[in-house]
Amino acid sequence: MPRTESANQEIREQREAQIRATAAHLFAHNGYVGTRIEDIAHAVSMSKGLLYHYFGRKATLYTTLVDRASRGTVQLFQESLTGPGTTAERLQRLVRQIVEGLTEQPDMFMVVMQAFMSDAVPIEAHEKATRFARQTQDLMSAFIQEGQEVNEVIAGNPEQLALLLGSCIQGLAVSQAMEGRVPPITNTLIHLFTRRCAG
Amino acid sequence: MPRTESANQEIREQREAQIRATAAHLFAHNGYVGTRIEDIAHAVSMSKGLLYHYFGRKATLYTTLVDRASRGTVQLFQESLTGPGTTAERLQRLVRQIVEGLTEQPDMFMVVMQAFMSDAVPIEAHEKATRFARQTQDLMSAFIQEGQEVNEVIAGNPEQLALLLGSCIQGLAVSQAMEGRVPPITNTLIHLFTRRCAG
Amino acid sequence: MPRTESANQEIREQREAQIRATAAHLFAHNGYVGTRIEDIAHAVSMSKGLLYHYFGRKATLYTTLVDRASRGTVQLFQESLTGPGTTAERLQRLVRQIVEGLTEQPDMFMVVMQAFMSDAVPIEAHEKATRFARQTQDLMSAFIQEGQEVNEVIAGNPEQLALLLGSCIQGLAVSQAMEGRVPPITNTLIHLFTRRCAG
Amino acid sequence: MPRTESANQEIREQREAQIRATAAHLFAHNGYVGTRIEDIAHAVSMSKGLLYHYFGRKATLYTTLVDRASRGTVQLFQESLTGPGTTAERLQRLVRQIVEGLTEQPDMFMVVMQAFMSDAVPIEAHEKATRFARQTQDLMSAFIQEGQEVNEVIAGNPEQLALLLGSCIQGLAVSQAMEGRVPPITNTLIHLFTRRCAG
DNA sequence: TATGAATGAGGATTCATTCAT
DNA sequence: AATGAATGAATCCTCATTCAT
Repeated sequence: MPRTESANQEIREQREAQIRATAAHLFAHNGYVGTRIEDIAHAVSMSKGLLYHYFGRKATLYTTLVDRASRGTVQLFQESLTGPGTTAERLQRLVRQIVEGLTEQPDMFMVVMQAFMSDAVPIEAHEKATRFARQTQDLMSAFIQEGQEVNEVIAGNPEQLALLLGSCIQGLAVSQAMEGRVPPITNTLIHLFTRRCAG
Repeated sequence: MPRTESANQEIREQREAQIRATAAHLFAHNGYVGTRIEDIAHAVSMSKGLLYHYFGRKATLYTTLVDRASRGTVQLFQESLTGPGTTAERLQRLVRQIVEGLTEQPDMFMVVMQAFMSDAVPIEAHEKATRFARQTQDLMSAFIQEGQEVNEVIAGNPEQLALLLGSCIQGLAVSQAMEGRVPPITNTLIHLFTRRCAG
Repeated sequence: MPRTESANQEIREQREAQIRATAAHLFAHNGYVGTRIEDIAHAVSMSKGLLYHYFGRKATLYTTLVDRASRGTVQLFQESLTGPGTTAERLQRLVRQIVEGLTEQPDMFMVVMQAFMSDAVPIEAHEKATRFARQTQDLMSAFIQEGQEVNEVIAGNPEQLALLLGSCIQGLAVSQAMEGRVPPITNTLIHLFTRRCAG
Repeated sequence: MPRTESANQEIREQREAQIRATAAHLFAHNGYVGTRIEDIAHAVSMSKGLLYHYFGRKATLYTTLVDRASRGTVQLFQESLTGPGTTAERLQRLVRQIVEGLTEQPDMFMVVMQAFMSDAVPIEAHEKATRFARQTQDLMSAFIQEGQEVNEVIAGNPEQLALLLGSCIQGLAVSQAMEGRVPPITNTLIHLFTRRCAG
């Protein structure tokens, strides 16, 4: 008796998820060009042929990762923007959620960063990452401005502050990915951008 | 009649400098594996063969860049630590110098970052970059602690603050390298880590 | 559906044998450095890539050949030493077997000789060949001494006689490999080292 | 005051001799393809450019060596053939002279051997070596036959005996070149081919 | 769905040879 | 005569991708 349609579907999804996770890890550590299809196949205990069955090409696999990571983070932003609470509360929640996500899946962050920073990746991935960077930078900037208006965020050019905050987050992702741990730094990070003196 | 010793010496030095600058740029944008020797040779308008005449192998060229950039930055740290002025003044000066350097040579920064973050680089380069990261992190941490003791730097775990400050600097390097410009952000950056309220 | 395990195994073994034979021939005639992987690939009608699939590197392929040839000949020696018959009979049998083998596979002999004589071969191959040369020289020497003790072999320093006998054999291998034929010389050769006068 | 014409000439000849000796050594040990012009230049403490001044191309240098070595040996043969003494005496003298030469300049012998055995050498060198091999084989063969006629040389097919004797000589050259020494084997060697029993 | 044999274009490296000085 | 900078063709080796089974 053949497996049911849905059982097959489920297996397939599990496999894909496994491939994505493994590929993200390898890409994160070795870069796009430095990661071989064979490495990925070996890491998921599967033949090259089968891997190709799931992801037609290396570029597709990579771009998919960038896409998913980007979407996930952007969604966090959007939820924070429209969610409940004061501006400061929502900004804090956002930062917390990002740091949390980054702690659990640093590889995905690394891949996006890398796709942004490198020209030696599939062009589509690079463009996606660039759009993502701009988008989050803008959203963060708006967020900060809003926070400044209610006196909850430190003074300064919002775009510049957003750049710095974004840099801090990326730095944490690198720490997590490279050294396997990030200190429980979120409070310090938030504190850094929070208005501390009565004004 | 052969060229004089010094004439050859001069040719060598010019060529090497030219190669280093160009290679740094390409490595910064395409990564170690993604940069082809042929690209570098073409960019400096010389044959592959000649490039190999100067740097026996791709790995050597790359590692040399990491080494030079690391040394340069470490030296800035050391000068700042032992230089004149209050802690805050010296820390500020350090940050300014780094940002200045990074504005002028973002590629070198990128290469070190990349060598730190990637496993797909010559192992020697990776190790150098890792040592560099630890070293600057420690120096910065000590610096911050010193600043805190004289109430000139924001409160918080010095190591964590150093990590964040370092991340900000890296973020600026990325901005400069990728978008070709960094906003005049140094003051904001310094402000972020400076104690702002009487207390 | 993938090929069965054994089908793959069979393909592998056939291919490997095919590669070894062809490679031996080319190496024998052009030397290690003078033989291009592409030549071998072309001669066995397969792509370079596939050749590398089977033998990771040129050096491995070469060293494998040296190893096999050495082992084969050493085994002949050992069988002769422990086999039945008088000393003279066994020595004669050994020489006959070697010459026979050399007539059928002169290339293998040439490769070992070459690996012994040249420094421009993989070091492992050179060392194997050197060990082989010493080993067979010693075995032959002992054999000759034994033959002298029962008055069946010509008088003289056994080591020197072994060297000369070995040289003759090598000379035959060269003849066979270069000119494609060796005269039916075995009897003459044996006669040369056999005691001919009543003593 | 410029050097005199003849002084220049002398320097030139010395240099050339030095180059030949060094090149012979390197070619003998590393083969034609495995020896780099730069290696030779370095070994004679001279720039590549200057080396090219003396020998226009690698092939020329190599072929010159083969040529000189061949001629030298052929000359020995001819002198022996026409010299004084009985056949046995002249044959012995020839063998002694060859072994003597081979002891002093094993590299030259190796180069000729190699040029004969390998197809990966300049075609001219290969052809010269092949002609040389044939020529000496024939001369030796005739010599042996002559010796047999006066009952001074062992019985057997002269060509085959010549092949064996030649092989022995080559084997000695290899010993000398590879291990730096040949045992004082000449008597044994001569004894091998000499008629020993009254009859 | 699953495997790994097979291909070939691409990239690192070497080296004979030339040439300006 | 002397040097070593400069070139580029040749060669090793890798790896994404395809395909027969």
